[in-house]
Amino acid sequence: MPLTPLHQEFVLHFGEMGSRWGINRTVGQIYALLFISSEPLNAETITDALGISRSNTSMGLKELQGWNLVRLKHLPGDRRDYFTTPDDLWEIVRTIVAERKKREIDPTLTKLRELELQGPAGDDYAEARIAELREMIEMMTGFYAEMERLETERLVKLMTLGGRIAGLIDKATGLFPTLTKRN
Amino acid sequence: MPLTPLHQEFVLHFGEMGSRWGINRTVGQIYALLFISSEPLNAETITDALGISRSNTSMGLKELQGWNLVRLKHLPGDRRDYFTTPDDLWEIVRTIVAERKKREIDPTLTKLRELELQGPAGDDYAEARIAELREMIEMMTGFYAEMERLETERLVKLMTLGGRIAGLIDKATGLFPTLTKRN
DNA sequence: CTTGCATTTCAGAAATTTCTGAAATGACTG
DNA sequence: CAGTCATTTCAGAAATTTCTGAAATGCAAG
Repeated sequence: MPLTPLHQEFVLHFGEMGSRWGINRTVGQIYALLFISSEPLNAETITDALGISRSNTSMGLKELQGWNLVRLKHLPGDRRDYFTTPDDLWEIVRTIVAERKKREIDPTLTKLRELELQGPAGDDYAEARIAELREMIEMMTGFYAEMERLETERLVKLMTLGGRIAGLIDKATGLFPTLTKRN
Repeated sequence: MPLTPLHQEFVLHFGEMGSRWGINRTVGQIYALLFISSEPLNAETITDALGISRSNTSMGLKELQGWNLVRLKHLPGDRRDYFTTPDDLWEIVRTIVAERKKREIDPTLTKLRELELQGPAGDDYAEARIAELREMIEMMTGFYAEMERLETERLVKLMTLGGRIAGLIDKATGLFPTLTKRN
């Protein structure tokens, strides 16, 4: 059956955004379709809904599984694979962030450490910049690791603290008089 | 002149990562080169160092300017354009996050709001999911806006709080008895 | 076994993105 | 205002990514 206009528009948008998100159009569309479908879908249904080839659907689902973004289900008496996205949006966000970190950050952190281990190369500026970049990434990934450990409820509280965050940081560190200029 | 092995390896890595970061190889390489160079570089120097065409350099620099990731400089008595990256890594991170939000998040938030404005489409599940997704993005972009306002010093303090974060959130919200299970 | 789906693989086709060389534009200088 | 140098534009070439149809694989049931 053809998609409703709402589904259609949602799916096409995710397809267009796909390339900016590091996935291709088809993968974006498949994900979007699963996301707004209340029931698990099988490959055949997806293929028909999106008007793509069966093999393309297979590859797209494989990619989404590589991202840990879909769950595989089975219906009794039906040996086809059915797919869904998790109900919990926070779980989805956690997965996306974890996967993007793994793909976009970790390899660079590894490379920077490698470069530093290779020892002085006679370019103080470049070496300092590399060290500084590594330290920044380590600080950010350390912070991320803390965020990842937080229960969703605490995460929500933190994210909705609003303007109270600055004061809280000051209170926690006790060193508020040092702060004067912005940024 | 050819790149030192350190520059070479750093530049090639950024080139390879480029596609995962939403830029192309050349743009990644140009950025990497500027990042580890102590002095501003002109297009000709970049072209030679990377072994690419002059026009490709021009396009790459243009793209980096579109991302606000490079600064244009001029040397006295030289009418060529010279480029650098900001010294301050925090400024760089802020820029990258702001630009990625603009490109990867904002269009979708806009689209979700559009879809909601179009009114009930007779698919409760899809509508609920879209609303939920919009709310999640709004919460996260609201939090981002708060983070963006913080001075770098406070940001560093927050990011290095480590395990104390959870207790801090509880103290700030006063409602700690509600938390029981993880995630 | 072998039949009947369901899924995956994969080589080539199609589409898209990136890159180049040449020409055009711009802008300062004498 | 002609000459020089720097940068940009752009059409086509090259490279890469995505997509398809056909064949291969897997697997459960008879």
